[in-house]
Amino acid sequence: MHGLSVSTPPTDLRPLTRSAASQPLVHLADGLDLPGVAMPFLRNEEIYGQDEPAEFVYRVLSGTVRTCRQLADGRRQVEAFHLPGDVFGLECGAVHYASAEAVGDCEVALVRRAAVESAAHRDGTAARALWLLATGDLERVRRLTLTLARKGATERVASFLLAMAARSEGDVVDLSMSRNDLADHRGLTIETVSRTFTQLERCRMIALPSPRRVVLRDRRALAALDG
Amino acid sequence: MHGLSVSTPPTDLRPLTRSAASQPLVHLADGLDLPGVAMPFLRNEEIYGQDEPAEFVYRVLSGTVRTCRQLADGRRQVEAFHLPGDVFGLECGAVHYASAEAVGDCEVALVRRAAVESAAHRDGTAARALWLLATGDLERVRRLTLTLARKGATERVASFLLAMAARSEGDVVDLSMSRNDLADHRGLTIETVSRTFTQLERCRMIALPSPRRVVLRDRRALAALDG
DNA sequence: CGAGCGTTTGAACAGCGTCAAAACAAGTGG
DNA sequence: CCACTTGTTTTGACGCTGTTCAAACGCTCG
Repeated sequence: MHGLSVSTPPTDLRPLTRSAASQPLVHLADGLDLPGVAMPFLRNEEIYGQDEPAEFVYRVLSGTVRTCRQLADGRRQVEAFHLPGDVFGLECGAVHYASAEAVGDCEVALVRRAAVESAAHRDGTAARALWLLATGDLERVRRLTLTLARKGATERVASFLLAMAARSEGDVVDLSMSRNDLADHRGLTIETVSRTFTQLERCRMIALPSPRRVVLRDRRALAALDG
Repeated sequence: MHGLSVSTPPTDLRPLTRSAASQPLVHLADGLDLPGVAMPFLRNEEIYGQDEPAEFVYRVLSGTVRTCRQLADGRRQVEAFHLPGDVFGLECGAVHYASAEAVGDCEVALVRRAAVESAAHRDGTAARALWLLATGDLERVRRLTLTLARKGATERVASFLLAMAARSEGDVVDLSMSRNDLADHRGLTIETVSRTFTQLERCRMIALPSPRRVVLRDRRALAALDG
């Protein structure tokens, strides 16, 4: 699952191109373009559910998608946020490990997983692309475990902001997700996230023109907080 | 597989390149057996270092191996413990994400990564096996993030004990790792881990014949603590 | 204007970390 | 066999960080 755990894949927003079979081609990875369809989703709409059969692979065309895992008692962990260009929902097993939901209104491309797997079986290069997708996700999740295991609230928020900034232009970051989503991603409560924001603002490391808009004023100091 | 003699120093790997034909086969996954060599490591000896070129793939023959990632300030995160039969150190990128060290004296099989990759390129089944290895790691790390993000100390220790028990016979678990390793794996301190053990013992959920030997007396209660 | 939602802020609390010391085990040398 | 060392584990007292609970604030949209 391409995502925003820490490091960031290059955002490649090439438009859907027409294939012979009338379905547009979806770019899943370098050397792996397969026919699929685009689908719109509304804010908070579920794209697929945890433990549901994994029939499709997805690519974000616009908006933001979150993938979450839920515990029986309601505690929730947001695995990752997926921005335009990111591929998510690719499983090797039968079912989806997490659910996927639209953070805001968004558009997503669907590709049949069977098509992906048969392409990988035929073509060694496609197979390697698949492996690369998996290990990319792996590294991002690993970095997340390090953050969750060993870092304090300030470091957790700072590293998130830096990761988001790496996918934006300039120093202004528009957060598409709520404090709640952010807290569930960083293993904190919304109150702690909010307090950390205001604290970073008082330290002149960021500015907050509005709750969802963050300006990075001192990248160096933020990076020092990060590991 | 255990046949290779005593004194091949860790850094001298020339026998590998010389006589591939005479090397024993190492089982990396179903349908993926490749020639490699066995090597012994002493307690706490480094098998490979973080950010070092990833030239080999490894399989535990005996003992336990830990893979760790270290922050600049010394904070350490133990990604995983690898028990006999486990494959570790397989990377897609150029370097190792984490370092690997012997928890106790152990023996490990080494396979050239180039051999693995070329097998995967030729053979779709081998390629899928590689993908499966990566997604298996991915799922394990994902479960770890959930634990670290949302669970308390008791739950963290309980789920670890259950995971270890799943790889042992019966209800007795012999921990090969120190409290320190355990703490760095679960995102806790050694004091908290120790206190949690004695607390679980007082609740009659476990017995502690010795610090490293744990008897699970109430799996149900332990599982209830887990998510 | 008021309703509803998301965000911020405050005060009291709890859990885990920190520091310090004691208990324990295993190995070494006299 | 004992005294001594070294490393690991356990236990205790205390403080900090983040959570919980509660209330106020500030949007946006009827």
